[in-house]
Amino acid sequence: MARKTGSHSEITGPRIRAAAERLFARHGYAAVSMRQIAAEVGVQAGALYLYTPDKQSLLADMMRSHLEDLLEALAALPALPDPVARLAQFARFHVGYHITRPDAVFVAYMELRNLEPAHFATVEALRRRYEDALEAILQAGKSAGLFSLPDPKLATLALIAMLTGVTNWYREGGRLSRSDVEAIYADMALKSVGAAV
Amino acid sequence: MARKTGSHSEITGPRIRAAAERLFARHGYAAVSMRQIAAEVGVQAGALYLYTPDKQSLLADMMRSHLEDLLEALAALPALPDPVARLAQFARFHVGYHITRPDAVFVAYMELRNLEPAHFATVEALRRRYEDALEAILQAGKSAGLFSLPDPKLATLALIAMLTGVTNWYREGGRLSRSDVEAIYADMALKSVGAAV
DNA sequence: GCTTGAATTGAACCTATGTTCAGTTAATTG
DNA sequence: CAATTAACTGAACATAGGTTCAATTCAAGC
Repeated sequence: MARKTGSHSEITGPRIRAAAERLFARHGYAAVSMRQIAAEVGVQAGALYLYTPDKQSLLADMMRSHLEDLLEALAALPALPDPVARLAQFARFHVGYHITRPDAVFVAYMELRNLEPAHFATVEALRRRYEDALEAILQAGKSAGLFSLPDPKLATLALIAMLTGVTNWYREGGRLSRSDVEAIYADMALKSVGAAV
Repeated sequence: MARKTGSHSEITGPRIRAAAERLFARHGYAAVSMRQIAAEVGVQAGALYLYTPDKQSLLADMMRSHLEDLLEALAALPALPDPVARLAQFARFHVGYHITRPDAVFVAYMELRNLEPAHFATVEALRRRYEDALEAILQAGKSAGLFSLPDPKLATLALIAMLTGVTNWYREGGRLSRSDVEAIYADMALKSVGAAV
């Protein structure tokens, strides 16, 4: 056997990325073999190398594109003047987005240590841009006297950790709806920085 | 060469566990080889098997003993009647403890997916007990009308995620002292559940 | 329908892995 | 000091890993 009936790079490529994302999220990058990914797609391991130069790039590209998508989606939100409203918007956005792409988020969060230095720098810079967006909101609210927080940098990290934690337990069709979860997290986020709710 | 001068199981054993903890925390369980651990200790790989039946047990024992220590330390805290004070105490304790043992905490948090089912069940049960302690505080505060939170279970997970996040950035000798950090996190925790501060 | 190029196989290569074990040396005991 | 036990080596085994590549089959365009 060689080329398969119906085979097409526009089909196989995305399927490889999807399989890798799911497997990396479940078992971790280092614990997943190229042969496992290939098997999930229904292909031999060698075929993966038509779509990625190596395993490391598969991970790095996945993380980079996820963060780029995240930043793009964040930038697409309507601009709000009030820091309180902006924080509520950010919290809901963050939780909502993370709920819809749990695997990508999980990988981007857990696999930083498996990136080679060059890839790490790229991904870390994107992550920093995202965190800076939140920090800017907190800083604005603090300057306007709307938030009470001793350290905006620490509060940024604390909030992101809290909001990202949703991926640890949320499952579609559970006790709480997505909208419920977004609202509760946003409420906690606002209160945690002393915003009147 | 065979037995080394000055060799002793009471020395080598702990050194192996410490090296494994550090390496697992840095690179992840699956990415660390027995030979790397052995090299860190200054011993051949085969020697590790005098101290652990296999690699998996090394991980499982490390996680279990860490969680047992954590629960023991939690139980040793002075009992407080007021839910608000208890929450503040819990938050400070959690942050403080996590700061002092970042590697153990990191492994216990990140490597759950690399545990075999039997070990997973044990570790998960311990983790559940810890979470339940926090949930009990939130529930008590809610019942007493001191906290405003729609869902204590969700709030538990959100708070733990927020507080545990400290391990992602805190380094000894940084801009903020350990006590500062504990205070800020405790403050955010209290406010996030609507406790008067 | 034939040719060209795209998609994939399958086997191989080399390295690394977890684990075992007979043999060797240091510490300890009597 | 002899004998025993505890600690460790070094080499080996079997398997699995990432990656490469010649050979093969399918799809597309003329």
